[in-house]
Amino acid sequence: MRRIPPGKVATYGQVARLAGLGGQARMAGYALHAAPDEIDIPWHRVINARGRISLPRENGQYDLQKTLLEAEGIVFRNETVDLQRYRWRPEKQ
DNA sequence: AACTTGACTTCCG
DNA sequence: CCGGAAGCCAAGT
Repeated sequence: MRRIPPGKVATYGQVARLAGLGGQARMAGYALHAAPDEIDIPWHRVINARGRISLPRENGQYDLQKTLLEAEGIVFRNETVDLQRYRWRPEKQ
């Protein structure tokens, strides 16, 4: 996840594949949920396959991630990110 | 040891 | 494009 550049996003499934988890997307999410908040990785650049944030709107969790992404220049259209445009392509890095 | 849960994904209507 | 069902697997009950 640390390789995801600012202004780009990756899906849980994508991260899971790169981690050798064979596309077990839930494990990527589970890892982040279990990890401490002060973790040294850009967790906010990971979203779901539909281009939306997978956190509950309650307790400001959702808004925090959305704000962090917008601060990097990512634009939300109707609570959704345009993956065609913002998805990170590891190969081209 | 069986059952439930979940920062998910894909397929179908 | 959206919601529901099925598939997935580690952790917690």
